[in-house]
Amino acid sequence: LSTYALISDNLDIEFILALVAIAFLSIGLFINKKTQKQSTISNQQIDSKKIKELGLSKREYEVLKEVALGLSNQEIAAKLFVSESTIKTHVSNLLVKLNAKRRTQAIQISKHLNIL
Amino acid sequence: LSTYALISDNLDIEFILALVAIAFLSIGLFINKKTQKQSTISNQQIDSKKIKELGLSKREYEVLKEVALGLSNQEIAAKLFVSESTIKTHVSNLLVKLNAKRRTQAIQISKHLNIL
DNA sequence: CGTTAATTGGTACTTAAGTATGAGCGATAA
DNA sequence: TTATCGCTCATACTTAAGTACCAATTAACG
Repeated sequence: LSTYALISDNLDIEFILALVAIAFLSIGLFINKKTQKQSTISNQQIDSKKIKELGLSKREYEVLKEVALGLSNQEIAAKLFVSESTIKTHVSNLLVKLNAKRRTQAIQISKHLNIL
Repeated sequence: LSTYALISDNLDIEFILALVAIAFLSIGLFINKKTQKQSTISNQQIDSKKIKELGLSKREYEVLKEVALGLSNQEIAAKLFVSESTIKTHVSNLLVKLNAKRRTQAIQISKHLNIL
């Protein structure tokens, strides 16, 4: 671009400068928007590694998600087509693995660990 | 800056252009970072209007926050220096005002309403 | 000054949550 | 093939949560 400005003398230097300014301003905005989206995604992405680390089974994790939605054991049982006993077992195992005393604490811990 | 470039002929035009480019690139990055922070804050900011709308009292909201942290009624009572009866009353009123059946559901609803 | 709302607390009760234990069954890896 | 794991379900129990009343106190409001 600068070379082009040197050969065509009738082109105003200030115009070139303005063009360059606008161009790089846009590049700056663009780059930042990219990184912003990336950081937003990574903040909300679930940490599947940590789920395996904790030893949470597929079913247990499924129950955990329903618990976090505020459902009762009975409601979860109906939703997953199993008995309430089964849900109680899953929840109980969940609490041990998450080192939580209550389901509300399990929710808090899970969100802190980015697995929800 | 462009005027300065015109009077001092020994200064390279490409150098000026590079300077302008870097300057506006920085400005672009800076502007975006500002707006990024603003949007992040507004996304996580609690909606105090909605709290009043729901008729949640100061104490009830305080209890709600502790519930969301996963504490039991007994633990909340100890933390706020009141009896467990009092916490039960507050929680019960909370559930009605939030239209929730359980404390876990109250947490979910509250987060959805951006009051937590 | 009376009214209202918020906070506190109690009793008595029902329901949900959570624990402990045992057991059956299917898949799968050693 | 047997041992392990995940999922299922049950019983029996304890504890926590939640509901329904009632009531005392205090601060704010008109």
